[in-house]
Amino acid sequence: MTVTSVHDPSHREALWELEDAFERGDLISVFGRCTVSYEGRAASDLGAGDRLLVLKPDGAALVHTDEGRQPVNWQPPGSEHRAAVREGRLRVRSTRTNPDETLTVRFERVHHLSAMAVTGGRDLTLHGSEEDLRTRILERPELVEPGFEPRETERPSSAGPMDVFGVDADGNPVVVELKRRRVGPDAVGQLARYVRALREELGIEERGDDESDVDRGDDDPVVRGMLVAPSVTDRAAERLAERGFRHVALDPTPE
Amino acid sequence: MTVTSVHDPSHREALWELEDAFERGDLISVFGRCTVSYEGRAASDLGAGDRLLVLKPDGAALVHTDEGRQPVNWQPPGSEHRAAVREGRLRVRSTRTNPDETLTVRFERVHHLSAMAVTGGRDLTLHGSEEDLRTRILERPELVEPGFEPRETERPSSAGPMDVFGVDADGNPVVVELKRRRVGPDAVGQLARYVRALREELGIEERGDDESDVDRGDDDPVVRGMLVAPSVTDRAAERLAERGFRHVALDPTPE
DNA sequence: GACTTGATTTCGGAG
DNA sequence: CTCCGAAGTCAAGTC
Repeated sequence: MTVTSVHDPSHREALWELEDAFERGDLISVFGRCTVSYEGRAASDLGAGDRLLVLKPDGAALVHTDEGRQPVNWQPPGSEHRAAVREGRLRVRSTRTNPDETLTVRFERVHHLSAMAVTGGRDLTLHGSEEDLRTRILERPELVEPGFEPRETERPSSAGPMDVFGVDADGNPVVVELKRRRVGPDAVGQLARYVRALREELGIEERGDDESDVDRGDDDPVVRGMLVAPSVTDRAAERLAERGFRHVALDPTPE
Repeated sequence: MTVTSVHDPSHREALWELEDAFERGDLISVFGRCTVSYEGRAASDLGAGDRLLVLKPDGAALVHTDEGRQPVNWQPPGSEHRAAVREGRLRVRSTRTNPDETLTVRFERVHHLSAMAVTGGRDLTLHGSEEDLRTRILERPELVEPGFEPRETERPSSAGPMDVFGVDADGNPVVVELKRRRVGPDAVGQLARYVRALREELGIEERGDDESDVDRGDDDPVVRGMLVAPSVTDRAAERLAERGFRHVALDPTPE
């Protein structure tokens, strides 16, 4: 049998089942009325209520209420689960170090406990990430701009690795920042850092697309910044304009 | 009875229990062997394996494996759950709009299903947030700097609201950016935007703490930037130095 | 280990 | 609704 479950167990019974499940490395689900306290990077307390406690064999612990995608309290993987009966309640405690953190769940009543041995099938294939966007423009650089030629991905710089580095039709260096979804002002700042770093590295000047070439020789290269994303917020557009950067509307996957 | 549970149900039985639980607004836990597919902001597929499906009455759906704090697949709150038996499998589907997203879980076998009516106790009290850090420096401004005087929190600017605005002992305007934990370069960029916005607003010059006052009258105000955080990364420290900003080491809660 | 950045981030608040 | 920034963010890759 791969699944065990107990309905309305005594604390003592629940404790036995928990310890067996810990031993077997089961994925555990506990329904019950409990209080929750956490102390570590921050500290929190949660009064009595009905909740779902999920305990994973990798040390993760999740306390879920009836609302929200996020657990109301949790402990990250790598923690150690222990259970005991204290002061008439079933106490489940998950602790980890670095940083030191403790999550304590005290059940005044356990409504239901079930545990399952879990095997295989953890490999998720995801499409539509920033990685996919990069693949797309590397395969079809003209989507960024006619004549654009990618030269390097994850090109190192003093400001960190830039998503895509390349040159435009005139041979000017181009820094491309990729975002899989609509972007705010922070992405422009990030792009600006890369452009600035590259400009300093090459010892040449930054230039906006709209800047005149009057005072500049045709063979004088400039560093351009391009933000490739489905769309940008108004404030991001402002900051793009300030810097003279260009936005290219592109989705990670077409349609 | 607030909890129902069925062990090794037929798909038909599981379907009845699910529909009843949806009706009651229960918090639901399903153990079983399933495949999962998602399509919406991105797209993903997950092969057969034993997993835990959590369904919440607010529309949230979570698929958990035996590893990780994050669900391997999910649907945010606001979705609608539906169940059916199709092609010999129990199909649970959660859909939402704006954006259009669908999560489909197909069980070839349901090991266990339990559901609980959840009541009350959703108010979490958390300590050690950025809010707490702000409270702390408002109560004891000298922790930021002797003579520092907070004037406004969430002060609006063209770059958005700044955490704390005040003046130093010399009457210079000070922009304070708060972070509850160790910060990277992005926080310095954020602070720089606020300082720049305020400088433009006031029509005066920015100045670093280390800059000489030789060429400047004593009554000439400058806008200073302060980053209050437990610590900063090396690259963040560099960017602070470039801008002439100061770092103040401070935790959201002492000890 | 620390550091940096992406994420189907989620979440809350303000406009 | 959109926009913006925090989060006990988490998680992955690099150094």
